[in-house]
Amino acid sequence: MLRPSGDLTMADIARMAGVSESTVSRALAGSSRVAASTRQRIAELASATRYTVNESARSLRLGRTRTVEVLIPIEPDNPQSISDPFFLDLLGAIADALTARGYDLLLSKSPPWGKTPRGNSLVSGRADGMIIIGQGKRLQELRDLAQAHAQIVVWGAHLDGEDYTIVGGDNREGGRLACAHLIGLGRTRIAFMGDYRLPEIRLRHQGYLEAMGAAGLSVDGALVVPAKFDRESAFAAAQALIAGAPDVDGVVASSDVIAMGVISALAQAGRRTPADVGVVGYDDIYSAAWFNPSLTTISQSIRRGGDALVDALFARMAGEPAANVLLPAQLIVRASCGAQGLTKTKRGSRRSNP
Amino acid sequence: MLRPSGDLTMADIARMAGVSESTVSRALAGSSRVAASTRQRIAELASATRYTVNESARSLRLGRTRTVEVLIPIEPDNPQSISDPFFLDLLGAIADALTARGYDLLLSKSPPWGKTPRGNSLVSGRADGMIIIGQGKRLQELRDLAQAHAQIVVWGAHLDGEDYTIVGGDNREGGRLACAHLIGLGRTRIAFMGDYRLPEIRLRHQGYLEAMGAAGLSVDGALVVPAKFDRESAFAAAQALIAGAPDVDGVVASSDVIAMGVISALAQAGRRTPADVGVVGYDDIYSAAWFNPSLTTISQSIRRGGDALVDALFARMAGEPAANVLLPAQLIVRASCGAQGLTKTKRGSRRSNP
DNA sequence: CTGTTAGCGCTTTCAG
DNA sequence: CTGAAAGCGCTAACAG
Repeated sequence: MLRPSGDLTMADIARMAGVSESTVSRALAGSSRVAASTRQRIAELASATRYTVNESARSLRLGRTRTVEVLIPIEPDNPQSISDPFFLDLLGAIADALTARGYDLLLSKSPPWGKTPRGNSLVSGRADGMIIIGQGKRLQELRDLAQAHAQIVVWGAHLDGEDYTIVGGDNREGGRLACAHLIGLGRTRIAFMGDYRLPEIRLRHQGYLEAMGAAGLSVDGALVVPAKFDRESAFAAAQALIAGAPDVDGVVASSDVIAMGVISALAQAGRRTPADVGVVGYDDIYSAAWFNPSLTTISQSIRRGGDALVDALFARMAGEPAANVLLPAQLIVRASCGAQGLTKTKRGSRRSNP
Repeated sequence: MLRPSGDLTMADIARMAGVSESTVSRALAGSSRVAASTRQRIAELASATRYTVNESARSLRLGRTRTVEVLIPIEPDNPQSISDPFFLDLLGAIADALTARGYDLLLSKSPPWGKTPRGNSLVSGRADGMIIIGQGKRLQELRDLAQAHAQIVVWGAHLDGEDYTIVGGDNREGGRLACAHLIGLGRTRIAFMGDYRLPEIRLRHQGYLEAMGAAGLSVDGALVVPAKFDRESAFAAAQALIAGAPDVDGVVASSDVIAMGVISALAQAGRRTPADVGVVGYDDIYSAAWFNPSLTTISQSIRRGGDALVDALFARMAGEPAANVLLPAQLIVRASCGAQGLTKTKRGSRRSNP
């Protein structure tokens, strides 16, 4: 490991300044219990020698690391990688929020359950708190972890009675909005595509059913198709959908990537979007506005999500309670449902609220 | 900070097992110098009590952190955020490579120069090495940092005589390939768009000039337009280009995002892509294949880039020399230059070599 | 094969 | 206002 600039330690600075280590420590911490002149002298010395406090020693002594772990658990059977655009946008927002608080971000992909050789960072004292992106399918493991450690906040679905704070979009309302939009445009045979083993998707599915019910439209099994998050399985699932429900005229896709796969499959089957089938996506990822046709989708206000996650985590780390946060779902109308005719959204309108 | 499960320390485990701390330490490290039966017993005890070694103490003692910092420096005047698709893809590749080696990833956005309150992780002993994404415009600061610390690897342009190992795409060849492709399709008034204050872009620009020269085509000032990395400035820059060089029939854009902005601006000015103007992008980001028209672009084999960065860093951390790595640039032909007529690339062909 | 001992670099009582 | 001393939890000589 590189030591602070040329193996310089606090004892060295103390010797050079002709004071004790304690005084250096206090001076560098900005304590008013040290003479202003001494403080000044030490500050200059530290800066001139490029000395920096060794954070490992500091963490050991203080029992705090000033580090937060962000965990993006990837299940082995889930092809969704860390490169999924939505996750990455959220990660960027979290990074900004943590930086603003002077905390470091430890990025991790391996879930703390299962055989982790070194244990997870929270348990092994490498981080003061943990943000987990997505509950995944291992709800029980997550529950156990949260029971053992209070400093956990999760991005995901708003389940009841969990021990961790949940921040997430209003998935039920999002699903409802997407479906209602299609219904409002006169579609009646509307399909839902997504992996409803995931809590968030299950809620979107419920919203979809709610909208269908409210409009008096019936839903049969052929209209609800499981689909994983990558483009290829979405494409395959869409082909199954077309075979099972040839009269489909609308699709509520549970992610933008799925929506893109669906539109491709429809095109290959000779169905035009939006003329023959309207499609709504979810997430409003970067490419949604660029896709052809541009995607009507549900936006999750990622920036606010990052802030809310970090706020809640710091509350919990301070021993305070932190309520769940439900971020509003917003419908972004573009071309893929036909509501705009062939008009494109205005250039650059990637997010509704940048 | 959460202590290893219920404030359990190695001394506790030692007491429970009826051995000394050293034995526990050795047993947990898998040392063969401890009886297999003892080792077994301690392992079970640790697992039952959910004990994990405290990493802060371990790092302090060992002088190593098993952590690598990945720095994505964002200059204040550069709107390119951490959410830039290319950076994020590369980050994902690096995360995988580090995980495979059992290292943690500390993500950071603030450059170590300038007033960083806590110093950077390398100097403050929070990381054993550092991967910096992009040289940015602060070459001298980077040079100083690399002179002080050997454990630095940079993704970027292959400059000569730097103290750090450089891994990056063959930018010159990429620029040349892009331009030669357009020339091969009969274009003669080919523009270059990008911020050539950045070393990587400067090399792409050189490749562009090389191809133009080899074909005996002249380049005048109106054809070379500075453009930042966001869509809006690319759009504005493209408008300037059209005004200054109305006869332009090809564009080498220094990123896919810029290419998208250019195509939008061209469309607004009544120029069709690829019919009137052929456009080549750079990076092969996620949306490149989805854009309409799909982007012909230069792929940088990001996965190999992540591996090469991590390999080189570990070599340097071991005190060994690590040569620069030049990754081949590959032309991905899609629709935006007219080489395919209106044929789309095969679905799902996001990367040339996944 | 196992235990004793020292110390990584820092912060913080407790004295002065 | 400053210093001396203790100790955070761990690992690695050095003995036995």
